[in-house]
Amino acid sequence: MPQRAKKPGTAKIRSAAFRRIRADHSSELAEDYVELIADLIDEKGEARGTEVALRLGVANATVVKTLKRLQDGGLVTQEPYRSIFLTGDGWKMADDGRRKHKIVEAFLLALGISEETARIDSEGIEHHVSEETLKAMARFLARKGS
Amino acid sequence: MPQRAKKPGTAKIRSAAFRRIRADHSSELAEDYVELIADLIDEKGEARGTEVALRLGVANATVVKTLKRLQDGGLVTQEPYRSIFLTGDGWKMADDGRRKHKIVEAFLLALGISEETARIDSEGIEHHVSEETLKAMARFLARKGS
DNA sequence: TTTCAAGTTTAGCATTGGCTAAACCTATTG
DNA sequence: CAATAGGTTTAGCCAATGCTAAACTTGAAA
Repeated sequence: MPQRAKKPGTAKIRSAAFRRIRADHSSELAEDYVELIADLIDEKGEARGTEVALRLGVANATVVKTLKRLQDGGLVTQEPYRSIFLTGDGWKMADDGRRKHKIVEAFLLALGISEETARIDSEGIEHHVSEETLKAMARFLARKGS
Repeated sequence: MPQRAKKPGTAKIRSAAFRRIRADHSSELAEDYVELIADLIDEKGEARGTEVALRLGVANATVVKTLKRLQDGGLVTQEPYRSIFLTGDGWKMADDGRRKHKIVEAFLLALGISEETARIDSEGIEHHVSEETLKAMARFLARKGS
């Protein structure tokens, strides 16, 4: 028999973290899409698939397929050959994402990181910060700003 | 002819960030595996597939399949029914990941975040921080610690 | 109003990363 | 040394996310 010396709680707790990361990943793409669509609507009045594809750096067909999933998920609406709209839920997700993004990016800048890097890193980090961490970042910014 | 008024630089730069995130994602899983395998070897002398599956919270079969890819990628070696070993490249990746992890987690703790959250968030964030950001975090820690 | 370029969708494929169930080794124990 | 439990692998499935090439719309210019 193998000597089962292993602390039993640890593995389960660790795996929970990994589970959350895997869950994050599925929503991450959705968040990127709706955030970008929201930005496009604000910037140019409408969001076209081609522009989304261009900015995300993926093929047009990929955007079409993904938008179909987002539509099934109730985040966007779209008629064939027409531009893309966000639902209420879509706007909620987009605004929440943009809020997180702003905090993380501002925080990184306050840490002394270059604009270029702050932009890139915040794009990756924003999907993995809990509310607690966001609050701590906001606190740091407030303290620094005053 | 369509009037191509759109600022041409912006989209390309943005898409580069998203491209990097997608690239990060493929290596992210690999990093999680090799880090965990390194930890297991250090802790218990060997890394078994079952233990990896348990800690990552995935099925055994998933681990087998992923290890096959990692083996093809030259990160691990394994004989059937035997335990898992890291190659030189595997150790390099594992050590680098553990180094990043430690910095990020310590940084979050220094920010005043709870241990629980720091552990979870650092797991997600570690794969998305550039060297520049890591350096800034280390600087912050040094300043705080002194 | 016809035509045609640009934008959009469809079709079909590949890879990754998950799962369950079944088959298969290995090593301990009786 | 045979039985068997537990660890490991195989087989086969699914969904997500990417691609290219081909077909189809739309709208604006001729």
